[in-house]
Amino acid sequence: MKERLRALVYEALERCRQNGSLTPGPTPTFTIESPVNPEHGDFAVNVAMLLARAEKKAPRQIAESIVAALGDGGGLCQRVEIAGPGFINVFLASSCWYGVLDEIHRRGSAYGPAASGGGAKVQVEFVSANPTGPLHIGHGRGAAIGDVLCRLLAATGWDVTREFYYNDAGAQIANLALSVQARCLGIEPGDARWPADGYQGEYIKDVAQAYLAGATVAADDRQVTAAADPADLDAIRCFAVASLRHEQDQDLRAFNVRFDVYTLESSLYTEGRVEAAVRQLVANGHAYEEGNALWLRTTAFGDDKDRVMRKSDGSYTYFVPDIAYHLHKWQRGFVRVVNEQGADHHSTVTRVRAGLQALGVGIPQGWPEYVLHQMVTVMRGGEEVKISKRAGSYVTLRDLIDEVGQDATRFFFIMRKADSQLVFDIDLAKQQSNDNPVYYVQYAHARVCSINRNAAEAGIKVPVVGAVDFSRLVLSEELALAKLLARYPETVEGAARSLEPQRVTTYLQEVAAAFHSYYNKQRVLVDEMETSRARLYLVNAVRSVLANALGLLGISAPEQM
RNA sequence: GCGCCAGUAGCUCAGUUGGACAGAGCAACGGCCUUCUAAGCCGUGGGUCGGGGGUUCGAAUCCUCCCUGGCGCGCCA
Repeated sequence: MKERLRALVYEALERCRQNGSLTPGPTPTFTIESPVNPEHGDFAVNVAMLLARAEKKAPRQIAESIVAALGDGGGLCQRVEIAGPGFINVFLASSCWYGVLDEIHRRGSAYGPAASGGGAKVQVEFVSANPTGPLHIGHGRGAAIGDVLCRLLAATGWDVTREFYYNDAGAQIANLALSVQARCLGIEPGDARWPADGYQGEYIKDVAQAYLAGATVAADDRQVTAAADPADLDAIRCFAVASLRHEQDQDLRAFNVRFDVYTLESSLYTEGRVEAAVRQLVANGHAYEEGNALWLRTTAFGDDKDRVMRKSDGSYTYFVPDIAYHLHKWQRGFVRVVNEQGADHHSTVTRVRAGLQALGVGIPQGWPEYVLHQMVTVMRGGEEVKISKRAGSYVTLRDLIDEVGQDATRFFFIMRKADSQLVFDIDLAKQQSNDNPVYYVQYAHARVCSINRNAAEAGIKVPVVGAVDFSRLVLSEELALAKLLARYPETVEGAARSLEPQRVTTYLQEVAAAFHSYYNKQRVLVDEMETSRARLYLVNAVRSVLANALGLLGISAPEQM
């Protein structure tokens, strides 16, 4: 609808230039928006104000020329007004809006955004937690945001690869192995022989027991059987990593999040990618030796200080495999890469991009893209729950899903933009009250289903496309609902383009509110058959959009509650 | 000290590539169930959009300087 109008405005501008009411020149990129105030029409075009400077004329004067050239837009526009500083307000015939209902019914679950991605390859890397413990609430936020980003990109026509990257070899993993070994030997935290900075959580004890019992665990794409030998630190490490990855997989499955590819940091070494990247950086003249270490001149690419690549002990710092990993992503053909991670890692953004620029292989400057989510503060019993991973005291994602439910947990995590800090009040979320906006939205869906059941009982079917008399829909609330439903595709497109899932939850709440209000004001099933059928058609379009949007977020759309 | 992110109603937060009088939920107060689910609806009160400058026809939105909070500033990841 909006795009049709845009084309009409372009044609009008062209006619203005031909008849001399506008001087020849480039057309600025103008906006067409849906005003909040219905008095401002269905669409507001700001092109006249943008042209004012170049034309050296008053915006309203320019608007008059454009409106004259626009005419009635081939029957699309019922009325066109010039208002305020020079807005062109377009009022469409209500029949245009009710046509949206036909489109929704015709396309069903396919009603939504256009496939603007054109099938191009995009990779979304998210969660990427190290296998040293269960996923906590912060990972949950990353999982929810990352998963929905994938869904949004897929819905807009991108070929999405979901990827999980984890460190299976560094110092933290060595620490993990030592902790499990200590538990195998019956050593407890506090004991003199307990490893410094060991992981103290109860789950370490479970891993140790399984290891001693010779258990087999499956994680990602491999299986590991425990050697059961407390002296074999290497075997313990392999088993512990697999066990914790297995646990994380279970948590993610419970959250309805899946991945296509798992990449291990160790593979970057065994495949020679780290060495190759370093060689390239040295060859390009961006590295230098100092203090027995190898440095990368990241300051040449916007960093505030140079960074060590190879430590004096010969091992690499963490961001070197990161660069090698991203080079590999580039080589795998991803035109876009989106990394979703916690904002506490934001300093890696500059480093990774600097390293990729230094490689000189033609990677664009803003590649990869980052979505960084701010911290999650957990409240329980009115107090902040302090997170200490080593001590094992934190709220796990699994606890949260068990207590709050998958749907509400998801909705809470994506309801707010990633940039904002999030206070997750567990007590509040646990009360399955209407404080949980997800119920509000789901209830709207269930209510339509309930109407459908009553209609079926009365022998009224939901009408098929073309069999509805739209003139029965005379209420302003009905027209408003149709207009709101028409905005669904562009809402999803905007959310995908800006990588902002919260736009969809905001929209869902708007649709649910409009529906609940309508429901309370007006009965759908009335004595008048044709009116009942028209309203049934309308509310089922609402149901369809609610179901599509909830599905896009990975949230269920229950038929009754 | 430097960098990144935030600061919008009592609380938690939206605010669509700058757009027309700033919105929602919760909390407070007052109404609505013999009719499709009251997990709902209607109404009232409540805001110098942290503060000062600037750009613009127009700023919560962009620039700049302050203030406050979070995070990061390692040869940890």
